Amino acid sequence: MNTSPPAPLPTDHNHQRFIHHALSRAEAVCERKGRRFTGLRKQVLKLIWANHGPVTAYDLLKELRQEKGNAEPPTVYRALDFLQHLGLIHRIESRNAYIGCDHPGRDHVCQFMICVRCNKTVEVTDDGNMTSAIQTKADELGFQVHSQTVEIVPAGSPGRRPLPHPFPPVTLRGMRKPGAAARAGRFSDPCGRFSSR
Amino acid sequence: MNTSPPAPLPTDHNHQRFIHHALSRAEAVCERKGRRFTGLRKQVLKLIWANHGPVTAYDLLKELRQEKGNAEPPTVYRALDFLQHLGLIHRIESRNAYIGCDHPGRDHVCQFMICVRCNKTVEVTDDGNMTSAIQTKADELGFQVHSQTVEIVPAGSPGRRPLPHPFPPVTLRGMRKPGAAARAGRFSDPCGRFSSR
DNA sequence: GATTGTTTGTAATATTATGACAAAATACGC
DNA sequence: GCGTATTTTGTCATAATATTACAAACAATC
Repeated sequence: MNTSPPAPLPTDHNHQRFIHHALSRAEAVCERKGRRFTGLRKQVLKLIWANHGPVTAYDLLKELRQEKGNAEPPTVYRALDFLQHLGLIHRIESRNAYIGCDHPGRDHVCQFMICVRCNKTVEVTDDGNMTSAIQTKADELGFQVHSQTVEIVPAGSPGRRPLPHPFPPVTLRGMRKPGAAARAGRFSDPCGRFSSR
Repeated sequence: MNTSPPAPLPTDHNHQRFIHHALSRAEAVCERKGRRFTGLRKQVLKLIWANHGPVTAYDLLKELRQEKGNAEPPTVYRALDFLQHLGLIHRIESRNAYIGCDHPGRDHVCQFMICVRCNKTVEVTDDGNMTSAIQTKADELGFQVHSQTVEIVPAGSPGRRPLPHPFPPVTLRGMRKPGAAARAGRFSDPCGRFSSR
């Protein structure tokens, strides 16, 4: 999920600040919930934020090994579980990858837009429409919603695995639709804007 | 994902009819798209429908081996890819499992309600609200939506992996919220209604 | 019926995730 | 502080899921 070179240095100048911020928020959440924010957990969360996009457990494992020499899968998975249960990270199901949560603390539905070209993923801040539509639907069916996940992939998606010949080739153009916001210049190209990866 | 015993016989009496129907629809879709609905592909689709709920690739592999002696993972995965690309099945990301599509043919967003207790999964027929809410959101962001997936898990979900002690234990009660429809008796318990698993 | 493209078979391997149990660290009551 | 219980981490083994690569079989087309 991340690039091969050791650690793609943040092009973003105040990325460090972001990481730091995420860590203190995490600390507060743990405090409030009476859970321990141990060195390991902090380290893993930091690694997650240090990557610009979603990282896989084994990416983290590799990085953890670089930092502390030893580490086995359960170590990573346990930390991930912990962080996920506290709402500090999300798992992107369709990518088997993990990403820091933009606004942990309060319960929330998570919704992602995932770029097929560069894998960059943004957590969408919902204005309530998506959430409530889903909630309404669940209500109708007599379900109490515990967790929702919405993963949206822009056009041109090859799906999980591109099929060879006769299926239409992945079209890289057409990824962005010039919607109102885009036309107004409020959003730049998803790929462009999230750097090369 | 399915039960260990060879093949949980459908409690549903006209299940055979369902399967048959799914197969002819598939045939038609292939016809229309100019793809070959080969014996293998048909066999895999049949196996998917023969199971009452989502099945994993390796469940299918086992069953395929029982039927034809030989089979290796790529065989199954290729068939799954094919069927998925044609919209005949869906992959339930959060479960690594596959399920027949209730209404293939036309492009559609897929949305699932997944019971944590029995894993039974229903594809929700959207009335348009969910879909359009998501679409609107994507428009705002300048994305053209190619595929959406919404996976909703009723309350009491342990998440992917229950954490041991200090996290609140999975509560099996409270899975259903007595919403309007449920109160009106229009829906029975998700677990009860979908048989034992 | 030769050529071409597509599908399937098969072995090897990669990736993602879990189980089980011992050792270490921490919290807690005294 | 000291002993005990609880929680967290380390470690080894293995399970579950998915892909690559290449050869053989098959089907479509000329």
